[in-house]
Amino acid sequence: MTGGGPSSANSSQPEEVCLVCQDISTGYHYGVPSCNGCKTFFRRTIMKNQTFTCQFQKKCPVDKSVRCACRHCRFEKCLQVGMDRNAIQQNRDPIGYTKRTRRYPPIKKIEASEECSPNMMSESDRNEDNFLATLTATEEKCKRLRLSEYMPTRTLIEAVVSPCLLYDDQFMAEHGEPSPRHSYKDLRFATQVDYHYWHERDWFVMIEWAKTLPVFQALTFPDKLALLRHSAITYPSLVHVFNSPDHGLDTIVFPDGAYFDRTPEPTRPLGFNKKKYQMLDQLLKPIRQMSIDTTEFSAFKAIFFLNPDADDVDATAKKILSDGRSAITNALYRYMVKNKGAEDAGDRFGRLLLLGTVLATMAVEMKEAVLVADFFDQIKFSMFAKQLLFGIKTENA
Amino acid sequence: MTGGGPSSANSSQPEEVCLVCQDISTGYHYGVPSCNGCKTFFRRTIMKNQTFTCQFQKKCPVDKSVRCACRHCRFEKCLQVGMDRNAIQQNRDPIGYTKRTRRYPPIKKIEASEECSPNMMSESDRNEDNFLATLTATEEKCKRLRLSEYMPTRTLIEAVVSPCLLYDDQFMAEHGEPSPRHSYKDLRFATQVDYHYWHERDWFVMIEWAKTLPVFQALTFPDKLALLRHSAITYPSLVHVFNSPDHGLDTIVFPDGAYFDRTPEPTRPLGFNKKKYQMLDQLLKPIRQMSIDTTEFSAFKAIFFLNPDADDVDATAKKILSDGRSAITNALYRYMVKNKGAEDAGDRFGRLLLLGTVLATMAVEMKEAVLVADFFDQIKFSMFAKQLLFGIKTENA
DNA sequence: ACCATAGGGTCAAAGGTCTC
DNA sequence: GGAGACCTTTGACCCTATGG
Repeated sequence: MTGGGPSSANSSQPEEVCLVCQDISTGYHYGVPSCNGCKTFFRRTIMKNQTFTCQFQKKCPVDKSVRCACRHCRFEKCLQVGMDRNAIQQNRDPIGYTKRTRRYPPIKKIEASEECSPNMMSESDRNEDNFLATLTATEEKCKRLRLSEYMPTRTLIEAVVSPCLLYDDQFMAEHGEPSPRHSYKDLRFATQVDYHYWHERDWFVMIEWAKTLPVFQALTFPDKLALLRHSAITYPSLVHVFNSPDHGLDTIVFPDGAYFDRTPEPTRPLGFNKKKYQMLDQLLKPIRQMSIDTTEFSAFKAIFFLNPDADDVDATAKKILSDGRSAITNALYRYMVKNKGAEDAGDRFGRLLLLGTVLATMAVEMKEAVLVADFFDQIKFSMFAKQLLFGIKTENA
Repeated sequence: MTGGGPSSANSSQPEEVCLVCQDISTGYHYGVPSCNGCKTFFRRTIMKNQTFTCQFQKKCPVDKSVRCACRHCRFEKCLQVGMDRNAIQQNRDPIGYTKRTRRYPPIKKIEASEECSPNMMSESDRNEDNFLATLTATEEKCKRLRLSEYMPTRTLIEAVVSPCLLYDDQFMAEHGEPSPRHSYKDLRFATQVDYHYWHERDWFVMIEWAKTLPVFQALTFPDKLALLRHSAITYPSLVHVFNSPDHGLDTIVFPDGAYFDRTPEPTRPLGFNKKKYQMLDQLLKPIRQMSIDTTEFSAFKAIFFLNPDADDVDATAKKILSDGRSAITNALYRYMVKNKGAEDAGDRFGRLLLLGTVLATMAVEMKEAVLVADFFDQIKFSMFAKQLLFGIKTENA
């Protein structure tokens, strides 16, 4: 009962797509290379003798993505590409049909494990996605550590080489509780001391966070320092923006209620007000508007922390960083496709990555140690902070 | 529509409850055993692109009795148990009234209202993609103009307000031919004069190019100047990198055979060698390795030219720029999906956008007029260039 | 007598409809 | 205007008849 199609043996390409909708063809059906869907659609329509009405101008496009949108135009297209209604067998002798035997795996076992059918995803892809989950979990730990009372006194070297506190369960059990000092009832305008305090805390957390990254672990000590110094200004800014309670698009609030907004502060150095506006206009606003979630934030933070183009990074480290960054970028992209939809993922992904130019700009503008010192009004830094901002040797600064 | 669910009547237990609300499941929906309500809720939410806000702590319980209490938490639960938004399909052809007594007359009769084909691609999407084609065509014209002999003498103001030469067919016919001076047989090490020459040419082309962009046309004159100044360093660098004939990853060659490479030039100012390395390591290498095509390049150039975060850009212009940039980003993304495959598009798109951080860094580093002057060794600029680099008022510089 | 091809059937899981 | 019970449609996957 074959249809009459020329099943040309050579068949290279043209037979591989459905002439109706361009989906992958499953062979000739009713004389035309076509997909399962169009084949079944055509048969049903003929057999039920259905008639459809186009809601528009009978010119609707028909392709894989919209083939169900207009049945009239789909059926017309079927006829137009040559599907043969005479190939439909109105009454096939129902001899010997068996009930469909159940073949599928009877269970899916959602179980405590998780999702993800293990089909077309590569091993490395899965690793990347696991890594994203780990990043997110780490971010939650960072939030706890940030709000805690704990604040070590140590040199930058000690901080970098010491074991990571975030994965020290005993430490986190002891010190992971939010400090009562890090909550608020009323807002108060942030003073110099507040900026100083939260920068020191976030530098502390930044290093603990960095130490959890496998890519960071793979670097030499000088390269680690180069990265940390490169992110010394942008990391705390990002954290302040993302974790600020929502008091409007013009206000950034620290956990203890200290806040800043657009109020000009003329007694501050020039760069200070500019940076406030950058944080509000170029970071807070887009991040709020996009409703970035913790996973996206943690990936974003890592992507821009692992910057192969940071100053003083060694050539071999560049490669490691570039690959590591790429892995996270890919994982983030897949996460967005899965959770925000393939349609919106491109836009969202693009917007998020473009925020990187803001960070790069801030990083360069604040790069000069003299600017940093100026920005903080020459406030007394801890030894740790001095080493981070001005370099290890400057123990005397 | 793959089967997969066990419809076996006896079927033990776990499959029978909705993983979102524990109600009785009506089968797998969007990948998860779920009830009719949660299934419909998920679909509606996605299709209407709704966002909900939790009134409490985003920890609301979700079960059969309270599933409607907090839509935010219900939707989160849907995602959390693994409902797959990619399983949501496009709109289908309306099915007609089902046999519960009809209420309203069956007129739909949109009639010849207008175009409106139910394609999944929105009107704006198609416009975006046309725009990408236009951008690419413009880029080809820019290449011709760049290689031509023509070089006007005019002020920056005149350049910005004059009609665009690229779409002046008569002009392009007369002046669009490559100059013999812009070809080479042998390479020669670039001198200060060469840098100067090609920067002036590319600034000229940059402005003609900018004037073709609808988004640019929509800006006020001061905003136009702000954008041009912001890109004054990065635009020529990008063009030099992308159009350089391939003489290896360590060499950038101008059309007339002048080249530079890693050879240190100690007599140059400090920023000079650093910028050379940036161009080679951070732009040339990735751009070559990715084999960026002209369409991608032209979109990339536009995305980073239309920078809402450039200094001195007005607040209303920011919005225009942000929307315009987003449109190009989306078009670029769709282009990559279409031409490089959905699998690789994410990675490729990410890599390209991340190059923006390099541009941002270069832009800031060279921002200070004094640095620019230093970079070019105080060479004599044209009036045009002085105005571009140092501002309109500085006619006397 | 293969066995690849192309018919038809099945049903889980999409989407739409309509009442509350 | 949202929720969800109830409806139709879709199409991946199955089985089988046919003819080279």
